[in-house]
Amino acid sequence: MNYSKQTDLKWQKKWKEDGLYKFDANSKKPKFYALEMFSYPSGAKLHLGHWFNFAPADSFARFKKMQGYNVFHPMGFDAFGLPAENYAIKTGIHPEDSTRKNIETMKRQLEEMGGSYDWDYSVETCMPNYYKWTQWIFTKLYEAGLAYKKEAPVNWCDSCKTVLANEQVIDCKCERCGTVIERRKLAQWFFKITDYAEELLDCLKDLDWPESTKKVQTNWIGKSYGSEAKFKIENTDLELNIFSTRIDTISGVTYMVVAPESDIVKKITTPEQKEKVEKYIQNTLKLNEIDRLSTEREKTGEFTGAYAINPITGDRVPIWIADYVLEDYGTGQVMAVPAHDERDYEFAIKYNLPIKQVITSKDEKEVELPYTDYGILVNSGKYDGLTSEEAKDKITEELEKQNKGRKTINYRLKDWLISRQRYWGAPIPIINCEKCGTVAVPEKDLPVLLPYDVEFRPDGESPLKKSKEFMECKCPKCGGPATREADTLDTFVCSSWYQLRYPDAKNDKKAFDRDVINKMAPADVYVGGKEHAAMHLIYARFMTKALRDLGYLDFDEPFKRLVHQGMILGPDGNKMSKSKGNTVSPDEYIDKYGADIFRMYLMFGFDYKNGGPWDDKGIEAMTRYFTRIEKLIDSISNNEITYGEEKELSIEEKDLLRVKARTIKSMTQDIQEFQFNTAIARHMELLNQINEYLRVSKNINEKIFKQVVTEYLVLLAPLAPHFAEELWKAFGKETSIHKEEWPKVNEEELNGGTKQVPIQINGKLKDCISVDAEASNEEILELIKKSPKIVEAYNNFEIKKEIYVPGKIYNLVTGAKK
RNA sequence: GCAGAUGUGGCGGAACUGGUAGACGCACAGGACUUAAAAUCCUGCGGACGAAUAAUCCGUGCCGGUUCGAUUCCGGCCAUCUGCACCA
Repeated sequence: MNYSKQTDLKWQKKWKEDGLYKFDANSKKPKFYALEMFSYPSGAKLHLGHWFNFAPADSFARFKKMQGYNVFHPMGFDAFGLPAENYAIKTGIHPEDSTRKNIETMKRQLEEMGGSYDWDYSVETCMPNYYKWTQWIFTKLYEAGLAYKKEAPVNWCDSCKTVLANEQVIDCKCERCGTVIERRKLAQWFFKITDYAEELLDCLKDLDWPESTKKVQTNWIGKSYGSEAKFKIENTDLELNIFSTRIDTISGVTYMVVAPESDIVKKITTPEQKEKVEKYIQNTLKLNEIDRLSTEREKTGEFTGAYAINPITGDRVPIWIADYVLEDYGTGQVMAVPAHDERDYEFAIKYNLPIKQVITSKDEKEVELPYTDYGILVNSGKYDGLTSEEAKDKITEELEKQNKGRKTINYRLKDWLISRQRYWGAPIPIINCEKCGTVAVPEKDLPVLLPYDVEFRPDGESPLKKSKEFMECKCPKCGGPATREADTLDTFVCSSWYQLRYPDAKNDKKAFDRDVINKMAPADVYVGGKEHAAMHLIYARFMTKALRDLGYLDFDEPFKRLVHQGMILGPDGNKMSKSKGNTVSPDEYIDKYGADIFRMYLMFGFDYKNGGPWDDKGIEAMTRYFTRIEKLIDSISNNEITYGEEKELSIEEKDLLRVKARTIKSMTQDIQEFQFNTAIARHMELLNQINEYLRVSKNINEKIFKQVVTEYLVLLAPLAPHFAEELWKAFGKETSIHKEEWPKVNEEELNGGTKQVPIQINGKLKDCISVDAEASNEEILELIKKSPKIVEAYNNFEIKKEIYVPGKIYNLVTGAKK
């Protein structure tokens, strides 16, 4: 075989010289923004997962280009983040140095893959010309009240003396030393993503995204309808404000529970209970996350000594604290109805609290407690006899009338915590001035540069705090002495807007030009792993909406269509990981077989959306396929084929053209759906048909034959770009195959030749006849009736029914034997 | 526990809106070519019973239903995987 890695290199050089993949922003063709989740240069090289993600996605972009779109296909690097910093802590190599080096390597490898990227539009999030604008966006959100600071619990590793990001916490343990983490409270910056909860939920329905991912986001946002109710606290002016989705059970409240961290606890605890309550709170804080979150664990709590008054019944009920109530969901305060809630029931049993049934089943049978279904109200005074649904409305109305409650909606979505007590990220552009308070760094002073020389070994403080040079500054408002914010931004902030930067990547006046982005965005297709369903994909949606509301762009969603590639597992069926020793490197395969064989094998051997365990057996088969293609082209260029006279189309030619037309049709649909495996199968079928034609036809029609081979090669171009280019040249073509148009289906050809019509008796296949595809339905039926099986059936059996789907299938239903 | 996805030959995987189950390929077997091997080409290849390229029966996780006809639709299970998980 002639194809090899050398072929790849030759064409890569040529394409670069010719600027084949340069994006023309002024093109009149319709734009198509093909986007892949940019890569994270944590490892030194592209791994198999990158290849599986990027190579087929690149084929898709090429396909779109051939279809006549002005394809914008950029690539960049999500370059800030913990892995580089951890690597630095381990090896002493500065994150900037290792990241720069990794990016260079990966870029080169992406070129070796044959990626049709235009690197003039690349972004690297760790570069000042990018993070300047990340910081600028932060200041805009801050001015708009969408960024704020508050005390929040963080993950604390007491052994490393540092705060950990959620990603660094594995099974509630520090990823580095394995110590179980604690929760501590620190002042943290947040983005107010909850302001957009409703819109984020609502817009999902219009997105061309996998339903499962929409579902993940729906659950993540977690909208629930319910009511708030105020319970007055006895002998004080204070109230407990609870949220409940089951306000119909309010008459069954026998105690109240407040999250131990709540500020109100200190105010209501009676002197007698103070010691116990404080001890409980201390224990809760010390309690590690494993135990706190475990549903297995027995519930614990403590009585505060205070009592609350039920606004509906007037009942006086004790107020407890318990860690099964979470501070940051709802109001952090709940009404406990042990008869109709499993958690409350368990708690009531343990602490010997009363249980009062107020709901019974709709068929009025005895029910076992806790009974959590909807039903009919009992023991609820004037609400007795109502259904749960009716009672919810009535009770809420009553609360509203008394000004003690209202209908409300709750979301599980929490505000996005963006502070990281880490070095390798974009510094939060905030200055703390004693006089002026918190001041955003003005645009003219951006970027706030990340200093290079910083001790970033973890010892419990933000690394930037140790750089006096960085920390000390002047207040932009009053000019007085001030200090900088020492935390950096979560890398998800950097990656939440990169797709907006690409089309205007070199703009040094703005983050992006409004007209440019309105023209280019949203991305028409976005390809990446489904592990980002709840984080990155929600953050990017939020950022788009926030920037829209601030007037910087005019669309609502960043990604119109979303496709998730599957994951290639290790040969043992487990997720690839260095510790398991089951990783597979693409490099040796590329060297041995060339990028196109490897790309084609990845696309053919696996379902793109599912992935699967790695297995390289089929790669030789792909090599064989390449050899067969080369052989065909060689036989043409070496004039080994004897052509006949031009005549009217024979049945063989019609069959060849039909298969060709069908191949175009299927491949067009398949690639559009990212079903590369079947697209390649169809392509192979066409080669089989071409060879069949050469074998069978006595009079080879040169024009038809060469036409089919030409289209056959063009169909290969997006899938094996270097190889197809090489063959194209061998076929005698001067220009690049990548400038060709994607072939169109000729309907006439599609319906030519012969076709098969299956014949069934009682739903079971008995025969199959081959008919001229242009035959009329009557003619076909006549042939069917002559089929020996049918003749036999007519002779021997009573005929009950005859079903004929014209030209498609025939089914005879027989009765008793004659 | 809740939600979602998946389940088809020895293997990877096909099958449009219900219409020839197993496309395409791997592996395997037989044959051709060769002194031989490799490569290549041809043929076969779900299972059962057959000498059979004869006929019949079974077969898409399991049980049942709708239909002339079900991998596809409906009801009920089972298994695996992935999210979320004391969310009031």
